[in-house]
Amino acid sequence: MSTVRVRFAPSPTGFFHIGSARTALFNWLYARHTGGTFILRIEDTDKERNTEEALRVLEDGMHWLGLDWDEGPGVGGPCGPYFQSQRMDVYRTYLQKLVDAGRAYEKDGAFYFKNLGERYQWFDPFRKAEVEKVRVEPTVLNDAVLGRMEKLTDEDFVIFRANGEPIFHFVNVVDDIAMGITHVIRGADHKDNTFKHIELFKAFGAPLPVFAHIPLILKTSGSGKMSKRDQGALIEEYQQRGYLPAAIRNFLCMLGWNPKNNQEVMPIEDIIALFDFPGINKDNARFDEKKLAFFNTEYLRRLPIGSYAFMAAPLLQKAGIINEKTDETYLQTVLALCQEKMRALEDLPGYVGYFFKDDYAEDPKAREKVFKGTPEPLVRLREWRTSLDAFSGEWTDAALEALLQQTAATNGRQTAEYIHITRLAISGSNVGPSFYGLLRVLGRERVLARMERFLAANNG
RNA sequence: GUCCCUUUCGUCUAGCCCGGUCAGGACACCAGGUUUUCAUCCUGGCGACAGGGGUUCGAAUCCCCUAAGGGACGCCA
Repeated sequence: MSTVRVRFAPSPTGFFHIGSARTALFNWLYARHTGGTFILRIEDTDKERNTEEALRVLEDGMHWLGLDWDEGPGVGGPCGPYFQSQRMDVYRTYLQKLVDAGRAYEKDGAFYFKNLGERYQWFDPFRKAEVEKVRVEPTVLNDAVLGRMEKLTDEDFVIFRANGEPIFHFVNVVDDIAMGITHVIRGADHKDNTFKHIELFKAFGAPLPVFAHIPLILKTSGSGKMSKRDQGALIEEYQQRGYLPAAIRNFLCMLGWNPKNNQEVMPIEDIIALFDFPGINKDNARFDEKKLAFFNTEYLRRLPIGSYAFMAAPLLQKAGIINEKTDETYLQTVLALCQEKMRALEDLPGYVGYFFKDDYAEDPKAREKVFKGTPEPLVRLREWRTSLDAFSGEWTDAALEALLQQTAATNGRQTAEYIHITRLAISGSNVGPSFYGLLRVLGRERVLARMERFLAANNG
């Protein structure tokens, strides 16, 4: 058993940002790679934006992505509670330690962390305020990803508000100490905070964890990092659109980390085996929904039909195409026929409607392509209908194909001359799954009825 | 404005630490081929070392400067 202890410490905000998800993922990967412990800690010290619903969104997203935690809400653990809102006594104890050590002081009702050194006043033109600076030696951060960095931590900062609530910097470090966190893996947007945190660790006399700052995910276009308002920024969105969690997880792994073996689509077990800090990039990565779509398609194609149907059903139900009464076996038969054609589950409702209802719409462009301005295709449709009507064999792909070939030969035509008009007649479209599969799944009765209806409607 | 970080095809990236490769892969895009349609699949193409100085026989790789990009500067997290 490894001694590695990592944590994902989100603040419940009501949504699960893709950047947060990746931070959780990298922590989880490192824990699984090292055989360590992955802890979920809820940083809910800001009472204003903290609700049950927000927590649920987070936990849902984590479960959905398969990121199981070893300690935290729901599973407990030796270092609980795992909600910061329930750890006030811990924070007060640690604050007292700092006060006793002369490293914290009270001012205007709030508590400040005290840097050691000669003090002087300085006017900050950006904040437009006079601030007190301290002459200090630079704080050194040896980052597992970015390497060695130095920065001055030359201003005291608030660790407890005047209203008695502790501040992020303080609780974050206190909990990392109290929970025995060995590796802090978080977004590079925290990089500058880390210098403050290091001073806190030192003031507590606690050993420093290994810090690893992972690159941020940038907007597809424009400037800045992904924000919650960007298309594709929220995990909830992918859940609703029928994306496969394993695909998103795989995609996210490759954003800022690389196995260096020219492989991208790879099982999570392989990623776990290879994942480590040297493979993490320093530069931020731009979000590319097309590449995500590619990963999703890859995973979708490999999905067993049962799982495929399980993922597809909610989308089809929501679109009003199926309901609770829809036959499960028929649904699976339809999906089995269409799976290889589909790039995304969200395209399914627009693709399979005619399998479930007779009053589907006809695509005018398809009609134009098939008829090309002459009624002649109706003649062929009638020929084929006559063959089908007289056909008493087994209604299978192979038998139907043989029958069509025979019909074509008898009439001196190519099979393609029948296929397009028939597809239009029985599905209203010129695109779709395998023609013989289409006939098979729809069934003899429906195929003939739709052909009849089409001929009648077109005076054929 | 100040501080910290980064910089290879449009995008994700390999190569950089230990200088010598036609600078490799993937997505996207384009063109052919296979296929009843579509999707797949196959083949090919397009396409990058931010710029400038050094060091060196030789620099994507080492050093310096510039530029651009990102982040941070809350009694938010």
